[in-house]
Amino acid sequence: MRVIAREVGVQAGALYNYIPDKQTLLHELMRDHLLELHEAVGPCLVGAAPARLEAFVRFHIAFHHARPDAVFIAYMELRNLTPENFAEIEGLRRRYEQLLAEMLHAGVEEGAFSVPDEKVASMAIIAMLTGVNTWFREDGRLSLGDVQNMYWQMVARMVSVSGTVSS
Amino acid sequence: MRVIAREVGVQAGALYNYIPDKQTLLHELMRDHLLELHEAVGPCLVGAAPARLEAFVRFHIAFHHARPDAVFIAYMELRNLTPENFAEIEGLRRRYEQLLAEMLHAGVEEGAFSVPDEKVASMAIIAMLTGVNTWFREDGRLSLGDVQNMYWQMVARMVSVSGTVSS
DNA sequence: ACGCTAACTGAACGCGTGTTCATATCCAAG
DNA sequence: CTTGGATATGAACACGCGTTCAGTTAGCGT
Repeated sequence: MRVIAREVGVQAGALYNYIPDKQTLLHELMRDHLLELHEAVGPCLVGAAPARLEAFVRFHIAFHHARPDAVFIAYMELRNLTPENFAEIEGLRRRYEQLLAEMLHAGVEEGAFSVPDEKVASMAIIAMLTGVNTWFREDGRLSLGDVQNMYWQMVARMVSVSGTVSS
Repeated sequence: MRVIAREVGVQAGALYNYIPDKQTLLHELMRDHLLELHEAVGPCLVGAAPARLEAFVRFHIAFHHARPDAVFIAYMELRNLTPENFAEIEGLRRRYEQLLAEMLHAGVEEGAFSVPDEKVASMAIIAMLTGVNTWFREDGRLSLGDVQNMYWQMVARMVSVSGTVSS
């Protein structure tokens, strides 16, 4: 709280003219983050399953790379939430995971995808995509575009029907 | 500290007959965890690349599933380490990641694997495997064996030369 | 039985935390 | 010019943390 206050150029007590308490602040930060995520992922949800999946992979990497602080807070402070607040945040995150699971399901029905389990595959993909944030550095060997391409290629192979890799 | 003491059935001060401070305790916990990891992964490093990779996938999932507390601490308390302690832990973790990267490299040279980038692929695979700990529950729909099978299938597809999936 | 050492207690310390509140300051409306 | 409401201050609070230490206890060798 005092760090936030200093960064805003104010004393700690003054923050409480704008937030009831820290719990609410964290909860609203996480909720806003996830609502923005849901809003921004919208355009990725149109078209055939493979195109949707490719858009999703690239989007997820870019979106989370642009918001390292929000991702950090969402990960680190999740356990400090009230049970009710935790439930809401968890629900929003699950809905996001379901978007991917439904995408995989559609791809399987289209005959384009093949996965051992749609839910498990969605968890695996999201974990692997979110993991980019832990190692990718802007000034490294690879550009973000490179990484997006590589991850899309790996995901495509992972879920494609045997032997068909689109690009 | 007081929680640990209570769990051991002792007062907090008594702990300091065994550890100099909390920092050292955390550091030793993490180092022991990673040394055990390196020791246990050994048997996975023999044979042809595909067999090694399969063993590695199954091993990583099982090993981390059996040690949720150690995994949690290694993740959560990493930032509270002294720079020197952090460097040592980070080094051990990087050596583990390199084992996988070298395995992928060998597989590529054998003509069995194809990945966009060995280092990136190793980060992706490890993130996806470690992610199992965040959602898998013993009493859920799937057994750990099921999950191991599914993840091996996904990883195999992800790194296999186009169109060849072993099982 | 005695004494020595190792181990444990219980209280305290300094510090950092989230939060509150009486007081002061500013600025626009009457 | 006065006044009232919004906003900021700075000091204090209660609490939890890691850590220390003088004093107590327990157990073993002689």
